[in-house]
Amino acid sequence: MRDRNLALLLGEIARRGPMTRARLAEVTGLTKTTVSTLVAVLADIGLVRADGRVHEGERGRPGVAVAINRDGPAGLGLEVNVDYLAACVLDLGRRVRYRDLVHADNRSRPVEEVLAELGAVAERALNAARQQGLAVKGAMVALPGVLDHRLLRTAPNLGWSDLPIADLLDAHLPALPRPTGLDNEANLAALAELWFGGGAALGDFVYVSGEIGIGAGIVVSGRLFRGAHGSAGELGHVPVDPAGPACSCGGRGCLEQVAGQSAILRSAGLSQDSSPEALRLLLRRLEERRPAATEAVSRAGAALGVALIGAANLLDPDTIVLGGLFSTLAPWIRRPVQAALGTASGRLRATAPEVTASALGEDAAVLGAAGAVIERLITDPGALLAARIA
Amino acid sequence: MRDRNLALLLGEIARRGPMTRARLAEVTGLTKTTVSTLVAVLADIGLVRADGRVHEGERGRPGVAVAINRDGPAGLGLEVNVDYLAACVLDLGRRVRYRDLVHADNRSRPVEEVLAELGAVAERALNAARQQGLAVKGAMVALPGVLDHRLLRTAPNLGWSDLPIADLLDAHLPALPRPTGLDNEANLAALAELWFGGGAALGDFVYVSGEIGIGAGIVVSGRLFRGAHGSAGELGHVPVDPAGPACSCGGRGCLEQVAGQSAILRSAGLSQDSSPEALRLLLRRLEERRPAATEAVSRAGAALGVALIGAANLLDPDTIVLGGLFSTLAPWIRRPVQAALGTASGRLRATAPEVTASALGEDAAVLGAAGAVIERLITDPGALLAARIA
DNA sequence: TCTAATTAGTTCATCGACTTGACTTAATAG
DNA sequence: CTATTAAGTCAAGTCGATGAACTAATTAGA
Repeated sequence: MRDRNLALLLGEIARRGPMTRARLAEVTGLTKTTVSTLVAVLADIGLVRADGRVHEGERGRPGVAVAINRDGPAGLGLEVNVDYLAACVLDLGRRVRYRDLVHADNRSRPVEEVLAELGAVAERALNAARQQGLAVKGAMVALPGVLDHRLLRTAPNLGWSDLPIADLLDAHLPALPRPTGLDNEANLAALAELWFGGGAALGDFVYVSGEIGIGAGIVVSGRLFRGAHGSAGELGHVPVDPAGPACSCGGRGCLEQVAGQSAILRSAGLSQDSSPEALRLLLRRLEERRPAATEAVSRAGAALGVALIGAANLLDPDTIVLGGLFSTLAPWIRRPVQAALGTASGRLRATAPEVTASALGEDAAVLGAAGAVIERLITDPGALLAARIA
Repeated sequence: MRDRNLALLLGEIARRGPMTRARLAEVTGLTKTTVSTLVAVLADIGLVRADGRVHEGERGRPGVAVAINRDGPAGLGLEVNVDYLAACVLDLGRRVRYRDLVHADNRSRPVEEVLAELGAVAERALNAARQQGLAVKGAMVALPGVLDHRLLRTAPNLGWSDLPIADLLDAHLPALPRPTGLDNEANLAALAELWFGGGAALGDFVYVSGEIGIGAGIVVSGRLFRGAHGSAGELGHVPVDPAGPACSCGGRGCLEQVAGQSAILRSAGLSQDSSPEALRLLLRRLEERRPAATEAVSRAGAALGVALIGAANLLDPDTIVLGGLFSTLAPWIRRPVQAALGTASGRLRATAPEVTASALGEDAAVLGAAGAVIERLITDPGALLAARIA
């Protein structure tokens, strides 16, 4: 009961910004008395600060604004990706307080080495947080692969598979603040979109993560849809052409084979491997309006559209957010995707889902990871309270 | 608080069957005292009965079993489908206490006439319930179409579209017990599968409803996944062949065009329209192992498999349940579906989702509808309590 | 400048709901 | 017939939210 009301209050403060106790009481339906005592508790744990006179020009006694404490608990996000490692520290107000991105070709390195370097990255982030007076209360690691609880089923683009990744993290990064979590890169990028991108205006949405593979994060009522084993959103292996070539997943004509980064490059007559240089070349050609390039991207967009028609019919989202590579390609790929979606949902629903491009950069996932830690703190302040007492 | 504990207790009793108060206390973590008082409340509303001595052969004072009251509150389910109307009354123990199915070709009739007849069907069901001493505490109507809140967006196989269906129901069936709900036939059939079919062993599952159209109900942690506008699970319009013919939905190569009832009949060289006779003929031919028939069904199964690979990748369910027409065709269609799913998810997850056939009959949806009313009573006994006081 | 009005926040008695621990009840074992 | 065991109730206590009255700080207006 107390925990629920603490979460309720903190949620409102986080969502609507600083507020007086009186307004909080109005908004939450609790009495002024209850709000006062609970705010005292939240302030005691360090989650909120009740200072800063605020008087909105009205008459009557001025209220004291209760605001999220930006100098207390914080969250650490980490990301292992194909060609970089990243870290990020967010304060409770979801402001970026530290950010780091280290380029590294992780495809060619053994897991232990990558995790050792991740440990160094994390160490630096934690030091930076400490110097700013932040108390990191949890960590979340983003990985470009399919996770099943504490197991990394497969991360094709890293060449990793069937690793007890949670245990490996515990072993190589013992200093990580608890609780420590793990999630798919697309899932966390989707959450980043919710908190740092389009926000609540997106409604329920599917975030399409076009990195070297293609994944998706599905957000329903502000929370991730993970599926029974945590591997929902594998958009890259939705079949878009049953007559297509066999895929390494065992299927045939998977989206990834037609609209994945290397497929686009190949189809545009560029390099086979998906190096950053080849990508830059593709973008140059697109800007020069070279037909081979634009047509390759259109074809990919059409295929992505087909997969998304399936997703839209199954999931009925409000919005589709193009992320990663696809957000870079948005000027050329958005139209074919939207066209495919638009025609295909005429009779079924009032309007086709809107297609937008993410404005977040390549390391969206690491933002989402840190954001997820913050989200947990905000939705479950009781945990922090219990930890403090124990 | 009280409401939550009432729901907790009732849920345990419903799930595990009759129990003594002492065992309930153990199971829920509440104290014996609390359990006693709450059970008294539940008994007072008529949700449970505390009689029936039960002594499990142990020594000590024998306990009194607290059981769901099968002669109190009940739920009414109604269904409008293409060629029948159905009603069903369930008691709190989810036993069928009344069941009715009236054949009627609703395609050829105006909405008002259909609803008038549904009213008569409902009237009979309510009378039957009253005679058995049941108090019907709510109703749910299953419809073969896409619903958006109180609106029927489209029911292609009835030829209905854009109807304010909730208001029409209120107008034509004013005597329906409140609260009254509406849902898609596939969604409710999926719930029926959860409560009367495979049950909790299915885990998260996708129920494929093969009627004249193809729909799906998605069940996640025991609850329906409805999407942002209530039209999730439109499996029939997932594209399975981008090169295929245009569909009335505006898309191309939708599953329904390849694996819908009339598509199968056509592909088997049988009648164009999907009459029950044509269907019987198909079944005969299948039993006779006629290649035209078995191949037609195999093709449909392969297409269904493709759509389900997409669904499995996006939703990550434990199980796929073939329902409606597909459960009838299960002996011939299950293998191709499973084959498609099996090969396509090799690297992505530990195991492909299991494919089972529903054992429920054609009117699964009406069971699910009545079951949904019961579910609401069990998960929210507080509402009943509040109603009784008011 | 002073008072009334207005709004913010606190104090305190109370109430509702669960818990604790002792007690009663009803069975079996020996 | 008594000891033991388990089910269930009772009375007192605790925790957390509530409501009414009160104090505090400001503006509007006389």
